[in-house]
Amino acid sequence: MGRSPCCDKAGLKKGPWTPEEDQKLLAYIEDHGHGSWRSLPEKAGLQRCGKSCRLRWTNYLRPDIKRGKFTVQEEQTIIQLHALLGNRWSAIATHLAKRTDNEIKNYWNTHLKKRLVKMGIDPVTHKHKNETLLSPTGQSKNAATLSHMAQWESARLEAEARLARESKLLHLQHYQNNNNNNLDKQCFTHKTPANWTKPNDGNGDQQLESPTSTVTSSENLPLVTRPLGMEPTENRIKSINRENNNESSGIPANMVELAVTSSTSSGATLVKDSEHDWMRQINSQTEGFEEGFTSLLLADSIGRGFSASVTGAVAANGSDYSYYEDNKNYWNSILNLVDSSPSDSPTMF
DNA sequence: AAAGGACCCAACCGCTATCTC
DNA sequence: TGAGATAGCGGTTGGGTCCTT
Repeated sequence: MGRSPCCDKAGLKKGPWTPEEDQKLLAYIEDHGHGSWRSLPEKAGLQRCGKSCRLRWTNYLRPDIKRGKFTVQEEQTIIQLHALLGNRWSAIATHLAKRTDNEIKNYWNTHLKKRLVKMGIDPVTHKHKNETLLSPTGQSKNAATLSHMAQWESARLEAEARLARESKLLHLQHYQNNNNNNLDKQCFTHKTPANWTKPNDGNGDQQLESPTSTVTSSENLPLVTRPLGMEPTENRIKSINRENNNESSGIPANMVELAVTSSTSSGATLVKDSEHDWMRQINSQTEGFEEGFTSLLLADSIGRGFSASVTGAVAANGSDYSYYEDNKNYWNSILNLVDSSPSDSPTMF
C-alpha cells in the first residue's frame, strides 16, 4: 500500500481555487469526465494535484451540491445519525441529499456540537454529562435495539457500496460492449445535461445530478446500482441479508426490504421516502426516538435563542425553557438509549 | 474607526481500503 | 501474490469574515 505523493511535487499550486481554475476544471469534466484524477490536472491545464482537483469537485463544484443554510430537518437527521454512526460523515451524508460529508462535518463541528455542549450533552456519546450510568430499567433493551439498528445501518451502507462497485463494473462492461469509446469515459458515462449550470451561482436548490455519481449520495445510487434493469427482488434482499450476516440477527424483514429499496429504486423521491421510513422504523422501535430526541434541538434550532444548559442555566426565553423542562426527563431517557459511543460499538464499527 | 478575538469553512494532510498490474 | 497507484475518508488548519469592545 503505497502512499500517493500527491501535492508535495514542486510546482503544484495549493490553497484557494481561483474562478479561472474552477472554470477549467468544470469545463474539462463536462467534456471528458474526470477519468483518472491523477492525470486530470495536466489534461485540464491545471497546476494542481489530482487530489486537490477531486476535492474541489466533490466538495464544491459538483452540480448536485446543495449549499446554504441547513434546514431543521437536515439538522435533525445529522444529530440522529451522529448518535447512531458517530463521526462517519460519509455515511451520514448518504442520508442528506446534496450535502457533502465535508459540509456536514463542518456544520457539526461549528454548530451542532456546540449546541449540544451548551445543553450539557456530550457530543461524542450524546449522553448528558451528569449521566454516567445507564438506567437499570428497561432501557437496556432499547439501547440494544438502537445499537442493533446502527449495526444494520453500517452493514447496509457497506452493501450499498459493494453493490455500487459491482454494478459499476457491470456498467462498464455493458458500456464497453456497446460502445467503442475509450476507458477515460468509464467514470462519466452519461453526458452533462443541457441545462447543467455552474454551481454556486446563488441557486441553492439545483436539482441536477452530478455526472460523476458516487456512493456518497443515496440519490445517486440508483444510477450505479441498477444499471441493467435489475429490480430489488426477494432473492436480492435475501442475498444482501445473508451477505451481511443478518439472517438471524432479528432485523425486521420489512426493514431489509426498505434498505434494499432505498439503494436500488430509481427516483429520488422514493429513496428519500424510504430513508425517512427507515428512520421512522428506528424511531418507532426506540419508542419515540425522533420526537423526543430531536424536538428539543428543533426548538432550539427554531428559537436560536435557546441557550440553557441541562444543569438549569438561564434560557434566552421562558417558553423555550419550560419546553425544555417539560422534555428534560424524556430527553435524558433518550440519551440513555444511545449508550454506546461509536468507538465501543460492537464489531461492525 | 480600529484592534483583536471568535467564528466559519474551504482546503489540506495523512491514513486506510481497494484496485490494478 | 505483492507492491504500487488511486480513491475515499476523517481530522485539522489557515485565512477570510464577522462581531465585540
